[in-house]
Amino acid sequence: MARPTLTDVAARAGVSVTTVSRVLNDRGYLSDRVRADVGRAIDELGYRPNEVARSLLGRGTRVVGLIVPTVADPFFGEFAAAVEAGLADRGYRTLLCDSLRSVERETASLELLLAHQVAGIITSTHNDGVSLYRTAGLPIVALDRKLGEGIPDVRSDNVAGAAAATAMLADAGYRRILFITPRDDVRSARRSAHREVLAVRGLPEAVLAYGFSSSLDERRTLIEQTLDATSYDAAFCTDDVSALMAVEWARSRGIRVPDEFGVVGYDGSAAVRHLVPTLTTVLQPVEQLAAECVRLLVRRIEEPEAELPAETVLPVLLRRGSTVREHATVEQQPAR
Amino acid sequence: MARPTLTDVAARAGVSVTTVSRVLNDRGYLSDRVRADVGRAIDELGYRPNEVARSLLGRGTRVVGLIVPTVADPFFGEFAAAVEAGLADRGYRTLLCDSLRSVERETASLELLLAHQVAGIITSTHNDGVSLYRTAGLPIVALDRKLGEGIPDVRSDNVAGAAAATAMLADAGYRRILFITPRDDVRSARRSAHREVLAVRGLPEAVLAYGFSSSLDERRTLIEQTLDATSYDAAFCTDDVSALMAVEWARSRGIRVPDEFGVVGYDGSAAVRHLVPTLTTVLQPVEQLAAECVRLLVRRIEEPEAELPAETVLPVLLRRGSTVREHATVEQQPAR
DNA sequence: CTGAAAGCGCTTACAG
DNA sequence: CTGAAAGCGCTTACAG
Repeated sequence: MARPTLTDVAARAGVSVTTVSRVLNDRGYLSDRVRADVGRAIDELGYRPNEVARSLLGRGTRVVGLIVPTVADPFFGEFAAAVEAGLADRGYRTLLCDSLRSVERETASLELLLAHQVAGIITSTHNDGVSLYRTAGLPIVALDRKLGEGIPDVRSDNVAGAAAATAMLADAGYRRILFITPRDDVRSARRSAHREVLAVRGLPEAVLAYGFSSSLDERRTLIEQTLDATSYDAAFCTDDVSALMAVEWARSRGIRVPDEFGVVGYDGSAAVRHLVPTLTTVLQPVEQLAAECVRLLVRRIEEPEAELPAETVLPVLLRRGSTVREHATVEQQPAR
Repeated sequence: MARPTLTDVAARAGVSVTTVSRVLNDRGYLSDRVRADVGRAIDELGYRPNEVARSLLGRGTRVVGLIVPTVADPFFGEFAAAVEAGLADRGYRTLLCDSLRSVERETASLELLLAHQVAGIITSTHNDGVSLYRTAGLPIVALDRKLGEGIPDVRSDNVAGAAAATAMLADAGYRRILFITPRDDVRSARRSAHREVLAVRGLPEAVLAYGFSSSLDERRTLIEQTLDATSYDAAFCTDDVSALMAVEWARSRGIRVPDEFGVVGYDGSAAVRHLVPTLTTVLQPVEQLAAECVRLLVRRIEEPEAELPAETVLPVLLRRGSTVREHATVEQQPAR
């Protein structure tokens, strides 16, 4: 038996579809009797309004598109969970798109979201050059990315976070720090801040950038190929997964962390905080980032003319674990 | 400027909307000239078909609802990522619902999915008593849950996994094993299999079940309150996060793992495998589980009459790390 | 207080 | 090979 429609309910209740619609939306004057009759018919039929039909009537859909590299990553998984919860609280559904695989796929995802008439989009794109964002013509909020005019950028303080991490390593006496990042962009805020602190301290720069589309296995391999204790005595990684791979690399070779090798990560997702509380890392306020993305997007959807901040920068927290030593050693550990 | 519609394209190309629709769907006979004219009009206008309107026409929507406790959990994050990718490959979008918070919320999510006319649902519900699943009247596939007649259950081999884990602990000489699980169900397959192996070995049963809706912090607290080295010498946890909390508990108290305390986890998500390769755990084939859920659901959507297996059980793998010792010690370690 | 009619953006028989 | 008309399930002025 096909799902009952408004017409079925109207027939059963002995009223017009207009009346049923009014009961559903509680608008206009209704006699109690009609209200009761319609309510009963709805219950008996197990009727559920068709949101698809509803959204065809100008009011737009209450669905928001969420684009993340992949919810399999702890940080983005937690971000996605918080976004979904925030949107649900405001009556919006979340259409999920993982963009990890490529620019083409991200563009295709975007096309699909637009075709599905989403009310807005929250994106943490990692593919540059998706120009569609600028011409899509609907509310968009970006996580940590400048997508263009009129697209608010919500992020945490990358400059402060990276600078603090690098300074902490330098203060502890590490001298040859490898900067490990999935992001292949020389001018990223974290990389620039890191470089600046290195310059001030007179330390050399070394970078391993393996690209966002690389798999975890590829990343691990690259880290193992690049790291060696004669060239480096520390790693600053722009994500915790890489940082833990660096820790693992050291352990597997009998290199003591933090005495001989220091590691700082980035993100500080709840999973990592609970799974590996020993990691020293820069905590991003993922819940607040998500909440702010949701708040701004919903605001723009519901008040299209509202003035939104072009940038929102939330503070980070440097969380001390045990993968960086506390004080500079008087003498460098001998290279192994 | 509002988004262009079929009518706009038709006007611009100087043909009827019927013709534009036919070009879009490539059906029926079309002269090359008309085809070209319409194509040009579409490009010039930046026209994109409205999927919402399309799906109103009987053909149904190409959207699938995905219900997981939370994508913030590594296992479900990876499951969700794999489901999203599989569905995308087959032309379906993923509407994400986290159900963690409560039965009410899960029921509400389901209602919403139905209202949005999803073509089907993949659910890994953890709330019992959501009866709506049985009466929803649309294709549903469940991950590791028997929801009712006609709802395929895709899972990995819980009995083999739990039995192997418990046997491994017993073989290594651990005698007082605490079973730690978020799931509050005495008759779960893992718990039953665990109990059975204990019985055969003549070992006592002890369980800490903290409920799915507990937060990570609450779980950690419960673990710390319950575990003590005089009562237990091992923990078998039905998820890796709990297992790592147990490892952390031991470390923080100076109890040596695995010599004095053994730990086995469950899930073996890529994140955990990479972040904490030392953990001994039961690997669920998360990618295959997701692929199978997608395959069955799409099959049922596209061939409603197809006969689907009521149960699909995929094999698990016991992965040896270093949180369980290799052989039974001749003498038990003294309790601390 | 309630209903008939038009219309949202599309597709699908049915004519021509 | 192309178009006019009906209709998907709903809402919204407009009458009455």
